[in-house]
Amino acid sequence: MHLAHSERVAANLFRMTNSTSPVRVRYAPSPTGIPHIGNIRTALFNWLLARNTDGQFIVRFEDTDRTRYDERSERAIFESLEWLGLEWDEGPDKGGPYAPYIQSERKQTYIDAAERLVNSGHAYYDDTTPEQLHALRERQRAAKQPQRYDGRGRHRSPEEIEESRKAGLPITIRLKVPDHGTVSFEDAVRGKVSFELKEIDDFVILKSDQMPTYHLAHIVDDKAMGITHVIRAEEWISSTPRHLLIHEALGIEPPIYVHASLILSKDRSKLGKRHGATSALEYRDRGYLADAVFNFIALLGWSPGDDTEVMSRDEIVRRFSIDRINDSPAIFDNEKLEWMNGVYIRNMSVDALVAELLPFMERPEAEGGLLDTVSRPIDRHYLTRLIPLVQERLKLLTEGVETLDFFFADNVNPAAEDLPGRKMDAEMTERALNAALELCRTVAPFEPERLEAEYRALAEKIEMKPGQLFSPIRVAITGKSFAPPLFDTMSAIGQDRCIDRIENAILILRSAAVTGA
RNA sequence: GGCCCCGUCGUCCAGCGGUCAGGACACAGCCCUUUCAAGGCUGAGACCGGAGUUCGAUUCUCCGCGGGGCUACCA
Repeated sequence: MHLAHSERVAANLFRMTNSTSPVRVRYAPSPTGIPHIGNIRTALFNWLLARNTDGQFIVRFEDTDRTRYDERSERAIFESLEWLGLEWDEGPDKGGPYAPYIQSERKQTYIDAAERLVNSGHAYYDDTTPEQLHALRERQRAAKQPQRYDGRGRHRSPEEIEESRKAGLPITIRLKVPDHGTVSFEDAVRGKVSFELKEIDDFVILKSDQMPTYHLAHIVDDKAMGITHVIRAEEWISSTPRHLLIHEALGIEPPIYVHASLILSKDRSKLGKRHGATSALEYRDRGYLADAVFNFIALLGWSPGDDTEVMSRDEIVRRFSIDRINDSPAIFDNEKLEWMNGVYIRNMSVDALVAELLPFMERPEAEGGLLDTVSRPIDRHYLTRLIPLVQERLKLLTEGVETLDFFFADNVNPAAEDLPGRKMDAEMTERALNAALELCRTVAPFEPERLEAEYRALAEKIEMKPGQLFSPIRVAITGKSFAPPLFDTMSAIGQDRCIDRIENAILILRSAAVTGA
């Protein structure tokens, strides 16, 4: 109680110094597909502003286009947000004071608003058919004219509309847009943006299926839900004048507009399916940590103002501000994300890393997990012992499998040509392995320090460089030419299995000598 | 085509009239080292072009050029 109070005081103080009052922002995806990283960054920016100002973050489904509706995407939207820890205060699943948060369930509100606009003379019914619209555009294109609706519906009488309605023609409602003048607004990241009204035609606000267009619907909802800031991607700039016009016609104040730049793909085109992983969920499945992705995409189009890059969620929330959002597009650089993921992995506690790694390792072999012959569940204590050996070597969680598989496998089958170290022939390699095997049988205790001391002495005794002796042993025991530190590895694998693997390697080497020569 | 947005190393970001133009990823070299990493040091690498404004432009203005977005009864 006492603590909570002082926290609140601190928050208020911060708000004062930051001169920002609580905002209400929303993430309003349309359930037409899996949210990609750009969508998610928009959600993140909204969430960050809400948390920074102690405001509310709302999720709302914009499903007014029922032809493109995709049921699975609703689940994916929630999952993406949950994975990144962008919890919402109000939304389709949890309700809230302005429920419902699904546009298709608010249909009547939009019809009312549109009809109000007709009655106030700001909008009108239009019975132009899609075919007529198409013909109009064709004509305009042929004449090299801009392709715009010509406002013919403005002149239709109520009787004519009624007739068309009875005849079953599709009726829409269009906004009456003045044919001259300018609209402008103050974008929070770009400053003043202006448009000529003559460039804008009378656009549809209510479709013939009685569903609103995005333009009408989001404005009605944002107003009803008390949204203060609209943070969205740059692609919306050109329709913002339409939104301003609707606000004006409705007699309401527009929100503060914040247009963040697009995230581009490696080839400078819009992020899309063919550019590898693009959905947040795919990053999760590819072994990226939510914290790392969170940190990384926050930095795509925003920066704290200095050179700080690796930041905790709290720090990002604390330092976030709209005026540090970038106005130029960013290219998504996977290499840097990978690096950052590695940083996060290295900074994790062993237990946390074990928890993250387990699901990846326990997946079926066919899906990238350990060999199916390794029994599940995986021995958590054993894995915990191994983590310190590989933690600083991992960049992705998925790499845990290939990095640790030989610890779990019954045996290992290196290729004969991989066994010799640098400047070693088969004979020398076999000599090294024989000596190694003999020593392996007697070392006690089978601990890293002891092993290292004994094997270094052995190298000297058989007149090889330590690296020359160690290389074949490493390959014999791990099946790979690069692996965690050898003696820690041997100790973890255990004396018996080490003996088996070295014996096996010697056999492999001999049989290769026979068949090879 | 029209309208709008954007333009600093390959990439992300800092710079907000005077800086040896800074940091990070990636890259190269060296050090460390039993391999691979991690870490340390060093290096290479950018203000799209042209006019203005100014004592002085990466920074302000304009014009080009380049990139992107929009141009639906999709969002």
